[in-house]
Amino acid sequence: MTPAVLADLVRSTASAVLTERGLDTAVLPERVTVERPRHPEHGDYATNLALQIGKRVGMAPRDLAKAIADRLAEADGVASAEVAGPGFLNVRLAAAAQGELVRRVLTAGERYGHGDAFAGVSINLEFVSANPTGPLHLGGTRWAAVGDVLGRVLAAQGAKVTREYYFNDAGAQIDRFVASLVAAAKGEPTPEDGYAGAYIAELAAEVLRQEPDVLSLPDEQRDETFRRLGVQLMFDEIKRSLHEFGTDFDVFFHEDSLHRSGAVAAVVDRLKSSNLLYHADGAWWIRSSEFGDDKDRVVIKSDGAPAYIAADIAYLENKLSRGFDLCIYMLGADHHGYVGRLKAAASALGSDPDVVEVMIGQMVNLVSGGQPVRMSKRAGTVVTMDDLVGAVGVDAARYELTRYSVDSPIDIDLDLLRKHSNENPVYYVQYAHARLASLLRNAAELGIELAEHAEGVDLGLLDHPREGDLIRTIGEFPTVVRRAAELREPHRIARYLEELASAYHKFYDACRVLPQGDEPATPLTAARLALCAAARQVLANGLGLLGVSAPERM
RNA sequence: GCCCUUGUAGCUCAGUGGAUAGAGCACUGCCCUCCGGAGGCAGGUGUCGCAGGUUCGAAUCCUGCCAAGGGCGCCA
Repeated sequence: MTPAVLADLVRSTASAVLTERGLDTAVLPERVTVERPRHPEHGDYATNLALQIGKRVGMAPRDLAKAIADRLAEADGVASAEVAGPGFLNVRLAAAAQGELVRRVLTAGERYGHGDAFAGVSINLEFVSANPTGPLHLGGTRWAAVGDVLGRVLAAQGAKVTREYYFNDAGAQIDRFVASLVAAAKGEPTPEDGYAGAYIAELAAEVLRQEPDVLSLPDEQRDETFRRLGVQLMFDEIKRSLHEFGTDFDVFFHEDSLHRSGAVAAVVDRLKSSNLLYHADGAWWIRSSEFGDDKDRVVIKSDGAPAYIAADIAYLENKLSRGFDLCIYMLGADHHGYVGRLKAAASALGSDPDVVEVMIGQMVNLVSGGQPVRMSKRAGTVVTMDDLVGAVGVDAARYELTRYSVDSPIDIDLDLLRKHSNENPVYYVQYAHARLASLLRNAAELGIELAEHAEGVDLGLLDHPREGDLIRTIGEFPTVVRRAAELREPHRIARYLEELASAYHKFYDACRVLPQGDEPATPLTAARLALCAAARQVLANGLGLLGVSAPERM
């Protein structure tokens, strides 16, 4: 029996009790919450339903709980149901009913944990979107990991997810990038406000290699060549890093294309007649202050040039025209001021501001010896995605960056990570998987075959407390995935996997699976082997959602 | 000044109305002649930043205060 099935059973039982007494069943929540109590004495599962609705139907919570418990205890698969404390209802499942979950996992396979909470919902998920003026640094790396996992989680819940990266390849920062390349190619010092990393010199050299005569071109053509090739090379570099990091996008959208196509000018012209844009001081403003922004923002500057936000509006219009139900933006905390602007843009475009959802994540800081180190391109203290991956590998990097809430700032000490990379909890989880894989290999060598979907296996034999804990932990996975999607909190996956790995290690320590010496395989062997196969499947599914490998050996 | 986020064990962090607040790291001591010891067991650490409020019940919700980080450009 799954927690969801039990929840439905509790609900229908409560409904029958209320009806019997002529009480209103409308007070029942749509989804009854059934949770795993902290203490084993409180049963396998507990619900506070009677506490929630007792007063509203005029019954003492304990009396109501008692009435539900008495009836629930008679139900198939329920071993006992009792009232505790102020009105909690503690339930124990029959081992056979609980063990069925193992079969369910084995039958569902890779799809165990998938759900339909977002079935039919089309979501645009924009993340990273770092300027193409340099390699991805640690901040962008965090969003690459978190965004990718969120995308996988939403997709697992049935959403149609389009992962998108917005290249800001227009505007002043690109001009500075180009000027920096030109200076480097000419062997001149980096201009004021330019970019100074070693990668600039390398890019400049590559441009010179491809276009040896570029420096003798007229300035405008020369700059255009550096712009075209330099930006392209940087794009390729960023895409390569992301791909090696296990993060791929469906769409790389170029800001430049919005200007070239006239989309920016067109949408601004159209909006000038709406009441969300107004003319003042020679410029056009958007009333973003009505959507939580500090003040209104300039869309068209008094010199007639579009401000940055103008392209944002055109970009959102483009997204909306592609029919997304929801547009999620993942931004760093230093961009939280965007929230109001983007919502204002959605409203100006005639959409519900709620189609725009902005996730704000805290920063990634570099520390060394406990002291914060400011990343500076000029000082050469920028740590890139490639640096991090080079130090600890993709699995550890992704895991480290996704096991924390995005609301929590992350401090990264590269030296410490290198030195203590084995302390990363990812190894704890991966080890559990490798250990299971090894066990299943050993079983096969002993000639013990697990029947497909554990057919004919008596799963009711799994009545050891550690077995029960492991089964119930496995049973939580679908809820965890759903919650991670609904709350946009991918870190729940990693935290859950640590719990699952722990439950497995504890089970392994207490319960011998394979026969020893010349002992024959027993029905219990088969049942435990099935449980192991299910645990391995869930670990693999969870690691898959994180984009982290599930090793057979390590 | 205004806005956003955060404040939980020595450290890093989980825990968005439930029962005695958890995990990893760090410290101490145990546990395999046989399934992977990258594991398990045991030991103790808390004014959940502070003060009020809401209710059967608050780390969780509301208000105020304190502290930290970030943001408040006709830059992008």
